[in-house]
Amino acid sequence: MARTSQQTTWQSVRDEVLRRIQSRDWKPGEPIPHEADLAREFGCARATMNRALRDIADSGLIERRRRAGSRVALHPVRKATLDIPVIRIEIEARGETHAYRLIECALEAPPPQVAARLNAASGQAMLHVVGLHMADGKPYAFEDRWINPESVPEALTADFTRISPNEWLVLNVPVEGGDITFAATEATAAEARALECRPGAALFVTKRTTWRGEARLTTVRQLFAPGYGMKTLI
Amino acid sequence: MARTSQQTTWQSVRDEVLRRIQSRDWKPGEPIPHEADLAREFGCARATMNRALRDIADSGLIERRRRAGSRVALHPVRKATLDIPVIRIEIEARGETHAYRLIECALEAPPPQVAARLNAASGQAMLHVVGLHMADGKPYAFEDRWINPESVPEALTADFTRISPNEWLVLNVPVEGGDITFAATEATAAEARALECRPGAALFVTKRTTWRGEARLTTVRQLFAPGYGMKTLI
DNA sequence: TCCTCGAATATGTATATACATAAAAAAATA
DNA sequence: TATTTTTTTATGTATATACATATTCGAGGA
Repeated sequence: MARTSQQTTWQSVRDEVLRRIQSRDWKPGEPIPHEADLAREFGCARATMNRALRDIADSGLIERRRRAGSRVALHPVRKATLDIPVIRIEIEARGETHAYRLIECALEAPPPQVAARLNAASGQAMLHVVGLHMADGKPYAFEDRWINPESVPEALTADFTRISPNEWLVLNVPVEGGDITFAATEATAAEARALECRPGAALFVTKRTTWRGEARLTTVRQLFAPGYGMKTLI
Repeated sequence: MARTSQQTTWQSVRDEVLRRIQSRDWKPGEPIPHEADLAREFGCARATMNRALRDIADSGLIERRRRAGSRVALHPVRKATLDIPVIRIEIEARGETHAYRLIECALEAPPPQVAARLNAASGQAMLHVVGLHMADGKPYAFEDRWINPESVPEALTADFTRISPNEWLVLNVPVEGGDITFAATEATAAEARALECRPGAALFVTKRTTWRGEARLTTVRQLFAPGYGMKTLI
């Protein structure tokens, strides 16, 4: 029976559970009461309690297992969700103007590392697209991309002088999954020239490979100009 | 009425919706049918449909608004969830041995930048803890931390030679939220000495500040040895 | 003692129903 | 026409109920 006046929301229940964990009423590693008991205590339906606990479990603070119950995580792995936007959107969101300058676009044999990431024989030719993202005319990110023409044949006819491959792919190629690595690297001479920084400067770099099913679609390495930081909340 | 034989699970419904988005049956920017209609089509309850669509919305592929309905996101912001484990756990998960070497632990006035991050007057003394995480005896991460003694008075009596501040804080101080920044930086002479790398080497760096309510608890800068990469799936 | 197997149980999920709420659209008003 | 108010509607959520399923636990057998 839903009462108009005072509903128990799953958020309020979640917050109270979080409070008990934070205040160490329920200590790390210890089990917490069962859904059903908690539901009774909070005066809500078990479904509501379930929603609250599931949300907390998603955040990594409790661990739940069937039949075994729920317990406060011993090593609460902090989970940060970071948004990986299309670079143009990222730049325009800061009120700056985006431009993409194509540096190279050719069909060629990739280095072994790249071939491996694309699950291809090392002799097989791939579409190599190199370019520079600019924000308000200043170098923003250097992008070195390899596209697998077996998985994305349309890419061979795309005009990357008009649209960045980044964006073309988002619009034209459905992606199922991928992996990303964040790291730091020193600018090579060519990279330094493009990004207008000193050779050897420390650059933030992201490497991404995306796939659909078994097919490797593309792998890209983006080098950001010095000063770039990726920010997120936990 | 629950049928034993063939239940419609929210996962199966979600997968079919995902398929329609990937196959461009439903195009970016376009609205998709209403929950109720879809539920009828898939032969499931609206609650089930809701669960499926909510899950997709969480992943950033569709946008939902009350009364306005759901539409395929125009710029699907890829969301990557990255786990930020305690360093010791991270190292031990790779089968290596973790050790922490305390380099400095003193109460002193922080630089203005740090004071600002901790919402404190720049003259106010903070606990400064500097140390090095080692994996199998090799330098892994250099950690420069400031702890606000007003928010975390117990830290003044903690023995950071026996336990890393990282871990001590996880065990003893409930955290509500925080922000993280990932970037690249060049090793200073002192940092290079600690990490046994060349001065000026490009290092991956994370900066974190955590809080509870209004209280700023701690801010930390972790420099990882060359070669470190943070990996995640999307 | 060790193993197998069935009972018990906490979480996971599907469903019908009812109401809440934001926001768009329509109607009423100035 | 411009502005305010009301209505409409799609999503958001609470609830009771029923069943599904992974594990644990204990009993019984080898």
